[in-house]
Formats: sequence, structure tokens, C-alpha cells
Amino acid sequence: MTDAKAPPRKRAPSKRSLETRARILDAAEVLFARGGFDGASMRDIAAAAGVPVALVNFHGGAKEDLFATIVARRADALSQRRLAALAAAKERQSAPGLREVLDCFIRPYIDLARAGGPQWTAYARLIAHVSADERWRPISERYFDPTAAMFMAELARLFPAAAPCRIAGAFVFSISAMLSLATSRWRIEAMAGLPHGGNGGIDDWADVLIDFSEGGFRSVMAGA
Amino acid sequence: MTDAKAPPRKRAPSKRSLETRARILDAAEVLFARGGFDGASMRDIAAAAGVPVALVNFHGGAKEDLFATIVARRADALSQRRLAALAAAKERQSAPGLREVLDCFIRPYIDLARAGGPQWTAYARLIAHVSADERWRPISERYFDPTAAMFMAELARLFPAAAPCRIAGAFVFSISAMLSLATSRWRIEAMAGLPHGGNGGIDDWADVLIDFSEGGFRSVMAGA
DNA sequence: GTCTATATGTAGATAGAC
DNA sequence: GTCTATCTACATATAGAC
Repeated sequence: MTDAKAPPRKRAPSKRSLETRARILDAAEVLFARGGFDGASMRDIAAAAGVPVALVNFHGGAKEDLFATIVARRADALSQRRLAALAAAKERQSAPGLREVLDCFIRPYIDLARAGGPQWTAYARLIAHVSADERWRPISERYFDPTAAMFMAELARLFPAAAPCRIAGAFVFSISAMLSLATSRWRIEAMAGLPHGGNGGIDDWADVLIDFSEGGFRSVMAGA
Repeated sequence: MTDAKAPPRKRAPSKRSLETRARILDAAEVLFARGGFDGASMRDIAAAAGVPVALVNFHGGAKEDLFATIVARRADALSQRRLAALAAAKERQSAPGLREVLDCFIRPYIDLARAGGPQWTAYARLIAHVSADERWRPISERYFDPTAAMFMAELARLFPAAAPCRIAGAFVFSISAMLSLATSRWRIEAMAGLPHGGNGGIDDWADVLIDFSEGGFRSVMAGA
């Protein structure tokens, strides 16, 4: 019963094919994360994966499709971590507070970017590119907005008297600060007077960021 | 005494030449702001300015030089507004508080982006591109870091016991939130349930943003 | 200073042999 | 599935007439 749909039936791909495909997607993820869609060419990706250019098109399709595939590949895993954390928080206390809600959204991202391996580190940067460029709005809407809307609903529950615009503003400010850890930690370290490559900074920024977001939120809600 | 240096002496350019140059720089500013360095071609810029491609090279030089010129063109004006605001704040009270310092940094940017005309609106987006891409780090260091360092010093004065890393982190979070207003206001409005093009949102975000940054700062400083 | 025409490189994508 | 060779489009940049 595993067939009987998906018109152009296909056989299971060989093991080597799967490995090739994985190498290509991993290379594309790293290069797209570094320079965005325009900052990496199909040839760069092929070279990084150690395959001819034609194979990148064969496994990834057109460049835009490849990009969308890369974004989609880990989107569910991230969303599920966030939603699972939210569900767990609701089990502990029927109405989780602001800090708990923000924690459920932010910490999975930081944890995966920091300790999920190099591909997750790249993926975190990739999300920053997708979020910053309105050109990828359809991708955001498909893969990230549903989860964001769930958290937006929690925030609206916590501040029933606040204008949605202010809640959404504070939430987007928090998300921007979160993404800046993927793209601009070098700037933080430079500004703090730390040496270029040296890892003299904070290892796990999650708590600092959640402090910042919570304080920012409360301040905006109080000011309304 | 206005000559006697700059080896290849030049005459004052004609009025028409200056207008052409201005049209090219304005067009480049808008297009670079929309799509970043890679998102606009020299042909796009020439077409938007209504001139042949060769004129873009003539007035702007190579593409990277043109980009740097565009960033440089308004950098001083922005810095001077910020530093003038800071100086004025120091005249009112010898040691301005956190909110005043953040206001001096954030409000000039928001005001110019909102009411400085379409070129300043574009420039605000352009700064977001420059800040997000480490490739432009030399440009940032030259045109934006000196002013940022001045404000960093004020913040360090306000929180002498805090680790520089935490101050810098909170400052970069604030800057990221600020820049998100240039790149992601559509996302705020979408998340708040507002229609696509309709301007049903907040007109002047400066106070909301400064509330957020101040609250975030105090929260991070308290958590240390 | 401005224009036309062009040199030169590189991009994405595919055809067709294996 | 994989590879070589190639097609087509468009990029940056400049030469040289006006």
C-alpha cells in the first residue's frame, strides 16, 4: 500500500544517489547561508559539494527551487521544537507567562544554531536572510508564519488590552534581535573590544536575549 | 589657494553633469536599498536613471566603488545628527540617562527614514543591508563604527559594573530592532492582521522602539 | 560628458554520451 | 545517476566616435 499515488512513480534512489544529494544540499545550505541567494552560484555549490554543475540541477532543480528546498528541509524540525516547548509549558502551567512564551520561541533556535552542528549553524543564518528579504515572503509565509502566528496568539492572550500592532512590533523586534545573533555576533564582539577570531565572548546568548526581549516587551506594553 | 594639490586637476563640472550624476546616485541608492549589492545590476541602475550604462561607470566608477559612494554620501549627515543630539543632551544634563542616550541614537535614524524623503527612506534600508552582510564590514567600520563607539562609551559610563560583552550585546539587539523597521515593517503589519498595502499601522515607531530598547537594556543589565 | 558598440567574463540551465 | 560540452542570457567594464 505504499504506491497508488504520485503519478510519475519512481524507484527508491540508490544509496550513492542519496549521499550525493545530501552533499549537494549541505553545500548549498552553507553557501546560501553565507551570501544569501545571490551570493552563491550554482557553480560555487557544485564545487563545494565536489560534483559537476549538472548534478546540482539534477538533484536540486532550478536555483530557486533548490533554495526553497534548503529552507524547507529543517523548517519542520525547528517549528516542532518550538511548539513542543510551548505545549510542555502549557502542561506545567495552564497559562504560561511572557518569559516562558518567549523562551519557547527563542531557545530552540539558539540551541540548534549553537549546538546542532555546522549545518544548523548555517541554517540559522539562512533564516536571517529569508526574513530580511521581502522577495522570500512566500517562503516565510509557508514555513515560518504559521508557528509565528501561534506564538502571536499566546502574546495576545497575555496582553488582551494592547493594540495588536504594538504586540506584533515587539515580537518582530525580538525576532530581529534573535536573528542578529546569527549574523552579527562578530559586531557585538568587536564593539565589546574583543579580538577578531577569539571566542572571548558569551558562549550561550539565549538567556541574555530572552532577558532583553522580555524587558523590551514589558516596556512597550507599559508605554501603551 | 584652492589648487596646488590633488595631482590630476579638474575643472568644476557643468550643471548638467552634476544633475546626471545626482540622478545616477539616487537611482543606485533606491535599487541597492531594495535588493542589496547583488540585487541591482548596473543596467538596472542606468535604466532607472534614464542614462546609458557607460555613464553609470563614468560617474560612479566600478560597481563596488559606486556602492561605497552611496553609503558614504549620507553617512556624515546621519552621524552628525546623532552626535549633535548627544551633545545637546549633555548640555541639558551633564550625564544623560539610558533613555536619552538611546533616543539620540535611534530617533535621528527613524525621523530621517520616515520624513526625510524617499532617498532617506531608501538609505535607511541600505544601512540594514550593509549591517547584515559581513562582506561590507570595512564600510561599516569606516562610516558607522566611530559613532557607534561614541554611544558605546556612553552606555559603558551608565553601567560601569556590567561586562562590555553584555552592553554591546544589548546595543546590537537595539540596532537590529531599529533596522528591522526599515526592512520588516510589512511583517509587523501582516502579523498584526493589517491588510497588505494599507497604512493602518503606527506612523511613527520611534517611541515604541525606544521603549523596547530601554526595557531590554535594563532587563539585561539587571540579569547580570 | 555623453553616446554607441563591443570586449570579456560568468551566470543558470540542458543535451546527450556513458 | 553521472559527466562533458555547450547554449543562451546577462553581467561588468571599456574603447572610441561625437
